Amino acid sequence: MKAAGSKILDAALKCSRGDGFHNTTTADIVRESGVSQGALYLYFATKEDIIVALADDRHHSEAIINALAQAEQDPVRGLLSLIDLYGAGLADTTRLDARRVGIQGWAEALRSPRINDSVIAGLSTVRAAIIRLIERGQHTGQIRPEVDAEALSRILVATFQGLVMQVVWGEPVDRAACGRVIRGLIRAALLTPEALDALGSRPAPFPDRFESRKESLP
Amino acid sequence: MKAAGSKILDAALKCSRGDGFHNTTTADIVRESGVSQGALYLYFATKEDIIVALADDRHHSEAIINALAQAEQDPVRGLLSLIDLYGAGLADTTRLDARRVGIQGWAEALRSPRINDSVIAGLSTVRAAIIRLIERGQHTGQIRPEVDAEALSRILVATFQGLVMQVVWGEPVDRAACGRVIRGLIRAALLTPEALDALGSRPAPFPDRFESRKESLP
DNA sequence: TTAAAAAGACTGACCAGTCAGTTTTTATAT
DNA sequence: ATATAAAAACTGACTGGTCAGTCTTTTTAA
Repeated sequence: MKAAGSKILDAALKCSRGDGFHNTTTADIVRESGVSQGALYLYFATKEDIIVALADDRHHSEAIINALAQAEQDPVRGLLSLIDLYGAGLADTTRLDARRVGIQGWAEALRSPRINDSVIAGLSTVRAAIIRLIERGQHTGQIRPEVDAEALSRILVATFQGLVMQVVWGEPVDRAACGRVIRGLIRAALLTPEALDALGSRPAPFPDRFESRKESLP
Repeated sequence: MKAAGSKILDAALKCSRGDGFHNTTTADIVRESGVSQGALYLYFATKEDIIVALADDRHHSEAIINALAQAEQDPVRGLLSLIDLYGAGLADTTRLDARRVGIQGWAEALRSPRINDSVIAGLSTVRAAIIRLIERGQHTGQIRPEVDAEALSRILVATFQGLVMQVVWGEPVDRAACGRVIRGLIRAALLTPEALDALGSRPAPFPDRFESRKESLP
């Protein structure tokens, strides 16, 4: 038996996925979850609270953080595998609903301070991990010292945010090609010549190593 | 005297900026616009039509396109000035409202095919211009031929989409630093050695040429 | 004089949240 | 074990307020 709280959130997610938070009624959630109208308010004080819980970005980013923590080896490989992680995430159609709702959360963050907080918190955690990688890379001499870690972390996160939107909008994003370009950008612009040599890919700025998973573009 | 149609849209923008489309009532729009409840429905058949008109991304991107069309000189300079354009746009607090509403439109595009169409149309127009620049640059030998123009256009647009969100969320984005990083990425990774020489910036991969406008970060 | 434009009071549908009552679970006593 | 009491969890019909959209009346323009 599933906990009622998460049954409600699952149902809310399923409903919001299609029509958005605001076109989803508590009646919809009741129907979808099997929980009664009254019970809804045993777990959440208001519908807004359900939205806040749904939009909480912290959980979404936890997966990335955890995976990154595992890969705490070579910082440069860590950065490159981050791109793989996100690339794989873009391909994972099973998480499409969560991503749709996540984007709605990004818009809701404009009006709800609570949602804003959770979005910023999720963002910051991921960025902190990226910054740590970059700075370690600079310490080991693999990443050029003049690179602004803070700015680069924002740019990387921003790029993935935008790509997620494009994918979810149904655009025919060629993930493999995008991954190749991003890797190319990082390698050519951020790595020191020594680090490039170590990767053994000096001559080809756009190595063909990103495609890995089977594709099924619409 | 202003046309009633745009008075309505202006008012709707002003109301939606704060609380979002869905927490804005027709009564709010009536109050803000000075147009009567009945007159609203002379210009828009439904409230949804007002939202669709507000969220129309095509207008937003027109400014960029026009500015780019002007700068139809050297493709590489065009690309770099595109970054300036967006950077300046990020700084322009007067367009903050429109940007807030634009982000809401990105979320609405998930449920409304009409909004999806207009968002994709705006995206495609900008991307087409970028792709044209890149391909011209490849033709003139300034941009490496192995660069995937389509993918790069998506990445550039995605980056700006993400940065716009971060700014509007109130994050302390250092635009100057971000501009420097993006320029650095483009120069180091995309340009041919000859083009780099022509720019006269071979030794410094991160030239300090982005800061231009007076800053006022929160 | 007439047609079009605008006004604004009105309404019916809808929906978040409530509450009085019911069932289930837990605790205690026999 | 079984009975009983008390508490907790749950139910679903109900409601009061809200709001998109309408409709009759009034104003303006031709």
